[in-house]
This record gives sequence, structure tokens and C-alpha cells, in this order.
Amino acid sequence: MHPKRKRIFNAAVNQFSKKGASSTTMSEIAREAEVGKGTLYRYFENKEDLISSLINCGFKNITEEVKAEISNIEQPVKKLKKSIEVQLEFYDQNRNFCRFLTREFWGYKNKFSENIKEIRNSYTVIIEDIIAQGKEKMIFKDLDPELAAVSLIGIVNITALHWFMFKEEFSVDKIKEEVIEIYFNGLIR
Amino acid sequence: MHPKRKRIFNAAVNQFSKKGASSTTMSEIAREAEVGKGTLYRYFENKEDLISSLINCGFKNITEEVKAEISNIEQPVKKLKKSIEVQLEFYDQNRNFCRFLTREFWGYKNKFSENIKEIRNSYTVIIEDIIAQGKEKMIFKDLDPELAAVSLIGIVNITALHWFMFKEEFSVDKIKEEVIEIYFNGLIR
Amino acid sequence: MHPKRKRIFNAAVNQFSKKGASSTTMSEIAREAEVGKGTLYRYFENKEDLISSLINCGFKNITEEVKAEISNIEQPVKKLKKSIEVQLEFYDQNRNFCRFLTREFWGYKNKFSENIKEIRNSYTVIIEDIIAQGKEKMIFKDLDPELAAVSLIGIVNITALHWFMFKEEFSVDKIKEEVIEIYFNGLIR
Amino acid sequence: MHPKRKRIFNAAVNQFSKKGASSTTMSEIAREAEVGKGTLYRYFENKEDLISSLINCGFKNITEEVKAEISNIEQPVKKLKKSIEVQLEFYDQNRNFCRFLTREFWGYKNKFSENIKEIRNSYTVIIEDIIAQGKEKMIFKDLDPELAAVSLIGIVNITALHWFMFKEEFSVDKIKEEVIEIYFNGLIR
DNA sequence: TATGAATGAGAATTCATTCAT
DNA sequence: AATGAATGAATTCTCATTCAT
Repeated sequence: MHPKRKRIFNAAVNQFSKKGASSTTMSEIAREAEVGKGTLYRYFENKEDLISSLINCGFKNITEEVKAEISNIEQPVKKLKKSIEVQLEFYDQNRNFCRFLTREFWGYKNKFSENIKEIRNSYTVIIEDIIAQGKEKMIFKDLDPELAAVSLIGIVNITALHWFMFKEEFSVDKIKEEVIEIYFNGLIR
Repeated sequence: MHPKRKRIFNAAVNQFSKKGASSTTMSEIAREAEVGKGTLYRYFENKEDLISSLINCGFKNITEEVKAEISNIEQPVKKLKKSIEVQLEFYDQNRNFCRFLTREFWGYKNKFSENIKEIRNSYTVIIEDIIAQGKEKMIFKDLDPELAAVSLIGIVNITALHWFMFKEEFSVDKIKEEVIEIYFNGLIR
Repeated sequence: MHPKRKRIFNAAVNQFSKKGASSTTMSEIAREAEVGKGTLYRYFENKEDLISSLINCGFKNITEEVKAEISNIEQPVKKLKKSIEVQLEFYDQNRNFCRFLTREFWGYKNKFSENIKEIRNSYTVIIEDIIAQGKEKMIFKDLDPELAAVSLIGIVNITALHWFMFKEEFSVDKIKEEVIEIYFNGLIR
Repeated sequence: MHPKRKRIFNAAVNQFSKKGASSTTMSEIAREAEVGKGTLYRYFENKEDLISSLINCGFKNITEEVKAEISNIEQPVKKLKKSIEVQLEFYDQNRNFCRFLTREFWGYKNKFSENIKEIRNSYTVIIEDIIAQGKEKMIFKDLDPELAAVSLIGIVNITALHWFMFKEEFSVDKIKEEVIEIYFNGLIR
């Protein structure tokens, strides 16, 4: 990616996570990125393009990372565990982005919404595949893989955000451990 | 609640869930509510007040409903199951509102943010208490009750929203069943 | 005057002198007067009518007072002195009104401006007549009576307002004495 | 001063003097200045800032002009005469502005009011100093210099405005002569 | 290529006035 | 007669976007 595009991305995430995307002005992003206002429009068509590019790019990053990290693992349980770890670490290292993403993701019909649906899907489907695989091998229960995948994403996403926003410390290790225990073995003794 | 305030609330939720809160104009809300623009400002200080009142009120409603439904139940497992049911049904019956809520809730620092933290807490703490209770009775595992509570809320919230937004049908019963299975007994056979 | 009309007048002067006529809302006047908003419109056609009625009425009051107080006096010098005293005392006792008047008086073309010109004139002409009289009797110099009258009004008006607004104490007696000295005998020894 | 700021200043004075500051809309000023509405807000924080900047700037101009013109004069009487001339000529050449100034100056408490007191003072103090000087040299009577200064300003201000607004012709020379006669030697023969 | 001054459509908000009670 | 809730035209101010430099 062009380094100036990267600079703008970072500036935008910082501002968006502080004030929300629609309350952030293009001027503020330009100032934070230390570029002229006009420059934003050389790298992005308009504000909406900047926002959706940011969502796309972030989703791609996390998807790529998860894919890369689990590619060498065979067993579904280990694969799933690894994906949880990677997701939590990504959230930890990109807290602002995570906050921005959760907010904007559940956005409303716009010209990018179809696109977002696909991207969301490409992310969900990774988890889904692992679960389907484990189901076939009779390791996982006979549950709907999509629902199970979304459940996992929900736990990870909301838990991370809750800790980040409402608790002082954000201990990835502790969250990881307990989330895995609940998701794999359940709350009941 | 004053009937006109209620009318404005409903109109606002409808518009917000279609286009997002910040893309909805006060004029649109007034038109939808069939009141004059100035009337909005008799019942709410400004747009921000309208949004945050809506969040507060919605959270209170769901909290009240869950509280009422579980008050007569003794066993923690049954209590928790009931709360999941109530939450899912609330989501089902207030789809627009829930979409709005998830989106705006993770909003950004504003003069209401302290308040929101408390409100969020009053909701979370119900689940937390049930889990702590079950822990004491040695029914639930020795996990952090807050984390377990947030995990449950995350599963329910994101799953419901996913089904509502990306799938045609929204079968509360099916989601309920599988979510309960995962959360109580885990994915692994 | 109808007592409610009087109440509204007083309330309006109080508010106008604090915030200026055009920054004062009809609601504020109604609240201060402890009447309903609609009641204002029973006693005055509209806001502009209220403002101009206030100006008219105030001018009439001061004009009447000055006329009454000087009617028994014969000598032009004593007459003029008395009128200065009466004006200063009126300003002192109606500070808010005085401030409001000075501000609104130099107002701009509106449907009442002709009216105001007349009223202004009926006030100026009293002073003018005394001066013309004194001129005839060879007591006053051969100066333009209108200019001399306006000069006197200017001294009294601006001096009173200056003291009221920028100085803590407002000693009518001291101002009276020195203003008379300057106006009658001049600054030079 | 930035030429565009100057353009806005001129447009604002023109409009303000025709219709009053609070009846003039920002759009009208923009149209008159032939700039976009948003441009006003590049040069002034808001409408109030525009008004008070105008007052400040005008006061500074007249103060500077008076100061410059009297700096070379020694005798207090001549100094004072010169200052009267300069003031009257300034009023004559900036009639709209002076009308605006007199009206808005006696305005009401706002965030600029402290500032205005100072500015008013920097103007008054020039006259005051001349009078104090003359007093010391036993040329002027033993009167309060501030009161004498304010009286002079009052005469000049109100007389000029009266002639400008209510009389067809505005003869600076005639007004100058008679005002000086009254102020220096008094009305009495 | 980069900039930021300029623009004006459009949003939030106010408030004089009306009118049903 | 008195009230104050309701209205919507009018106003201030914002900000995405353009374009001359």
C-alpha cells in the first residue's frame, strides 16, 4: 500500500474511534495525517469510500492473519483455538479499529453494504469450515456450523470490546483461556 | 410516557434503523412522527439527547423484562436459559431497535458516556449474578462471572443480529436451542 | 393603563435591558411577567408593537414629567436646570429603560420609525423652546436652538449611561452639578 | 488586514446600518460581500464575533486617528478642538458605521463586554488626559476629567447622529463651531 | 502532485405566532 | 379571558468536495 494511503488510514482509524465515523470531518483526518485536505481525495473517492475501504482492508487483514496462522494446523480443535487467539490478539493490537469496526459494521443500507456482506462472509466462512470439518470427524457436536461460527465471533468480539472499553486492563491471556473453556466445554461443570 | 414522546421515539427508531442515527435528520423524524420540527425540541433537548434517551430507554426495557421473567425461577441453569429466551425474543420483536442499539451503543465519548457505562452495567450484572450464584452452588465452573456474562450477551446479540440481517428467516427457537447447547455444554462432543 | 399591560411592560424592560430587545424572546417576557404567552398578544399586536409601545410610552413619561416640573418656572436658566435634573433623575430611576431606549432609539427603518421621529421631536422641542426663549431674552447666546437642545440631551444621556454601565456609583447630584456647569458656563475658566 | 476580511467588514457595516445587526442575516452579508456563506466563518468565529470585531476595529480606528492628529499640538484648548474636529469628520465619513456603533455599543453583557469596557476606556482616556492637562495648567475648571470627557463625547456623538438621521444637511463646520462654543464657554452669554 | 481557501447545500435549532381548550 | 402546546419559516453554522495555484 502507498505509504500516504497508510498514513491516512491510521489517522482515520484514530479519529473514527474517538468520535465516530460520521462525526469525524475530513479536515480532522487530513490534519491528523499531516496531509492537505485535497490529498485525501487523491487516495479515496470520497468519505464513504474511505470508510468502506477501511472496513474492507481491516477485515482482509484479520482474515489473512487467521488463515496464515491456521494453515499448518491439522486438528480442528487446535485450529479453532489458534483462530481465537489470533482474533483476540488482533483486537488487542488494533483496539481503535476494533471499536470502529463493530460500530460501522452493523451499519445500514448503503452502496457498499453488499460488498460488506461478502467480506463478512469470507471471514465467517473460515471459522465455519473448521467447525464443519470437526463435525465430520465427529469431534464437534452436530450443530449448525454457521450459527456456531457466528457465536464464536460474537463472544470474541463483544468480550474484547467490553474489556477494552469498560475495564482498565485487557489481559488477552485470561480472556483467551476462559473464552476457550466456555466455547469448547460449556459453562456447566 | 407522554404519548407524543412515545410517537417521536418510535419514529426515531424506525428512521435510525434504516439509515443510522447520524444520517437521519430531525426533519425526517418529525415527518415520520407527524409532528412539527419544533415539537421534537419540546420533548428532547437536542438530537444527542434523543439518541441517548432512546438507548437508555431500550436498555431499561430489556433489563426490566429479563428481571421480571426470571424473578420466580430458582435454579441458576433455568434462570439463565430463561434470560437467553427473553433476550432473543426481545431482539426478534424489536429488530430495528436492536440494530440501532448495537450500533450506537459502542459509540464514542459524549456527555452521556458515563451514564451508558452504568446502564450497560445494570444489564450485565443480572446475568453476572445468576452465574455467580451457580458458581457457588458448584453448578457452574469457576470462571470469571463478568467474563462469562459478557460472553453470553455477545453470543446472543451478535447471533441474533446476524440472522436478522443476513438470513431470511429468523427462527428464535432454533437459535435458542443451539446457543444454549454451546454456552452450557460447549462445542465439543 | 391596564395592570397586566403594565406588568408586561416592566417584564419586557427588565429582559430587554439584560439581553437586548431582539435577543429577548416573547416566552421570556411572558415568564417574567408571569402571564401566558398568548396573553402578550392580547395586549400587543406583536413583538415589534411591544417594543415601539415601550419606546413611545417611556418617551411620553419623561416628556410629561419634564413638562410638569418646569411649567411653574419662569426664568429660562432655572427652567433648563430643572429639566436637566428631572432627566437625570428619570434615568437614574429607570436605568434599564434608559439603556434600552438609547440602544433601540437609534434603530433602523421600520414601520414605526416615522412615529419615533415625531416622539423624539416632541421631547427635543421642549428643551428647544426654553433655549429659544432664553435667546430672545438675551440670556443665552445666539446659537441654533435645536443644536443646543440636542447637545444637552446628548450630554445627559451619554453621561448617565456611562456612569450606570462603567462606574460603580451613580451620584446624580455630582453629575448634575458638573454637567450644568459645563453646559451653562463652559469648560474654560 | 486580509482583503477578504475587509470586504466582509464593509458588507457587514452596510447591512447592519440599514437593518440593524440582529436583523441582518449572515447570508445577506455573504451576498453583499460576494463571498460564500462558509467564508464568513473562515474569517470570523460566528456572528457575535463579527459584530464585536467590527466595534473593536472601529473604535481603534477613531482612537488612532484622534491620537495621530493631536500628537503635534501643545495647547490643551487647541488639542481638544482638534479632537472634536476629527471625531466629527470621522462620523461624517463613516455615517453608517457610527450609527451601528452607537446602537450596538450600549449592548448587553456578552463574552466581549469586558473587552468593550477597555476599548471604550482607551478612547475616553485620550480626551480625559487633555482635560487633566488643561486643569493643571489652570486653563480648565476644576471638574472631574472623566465626566468632562464623557460629556464631550456625548455631545459630539448624539449631535452628529441627530443631524445625520433627522436633518437633510449635515454641515460639519457649523456643528463644530457651535459645539465648541457650548463646550468651552457655555450657553450663557 | 499537493494544498487549503472557497463554496453552498443541507443540518440543527430557535422562536414569533396561532389556536384548541 | 387566559393558556401553553404545537408549528414551520427562518436562521446560524457545518463540512464534504472542488479547483486555482
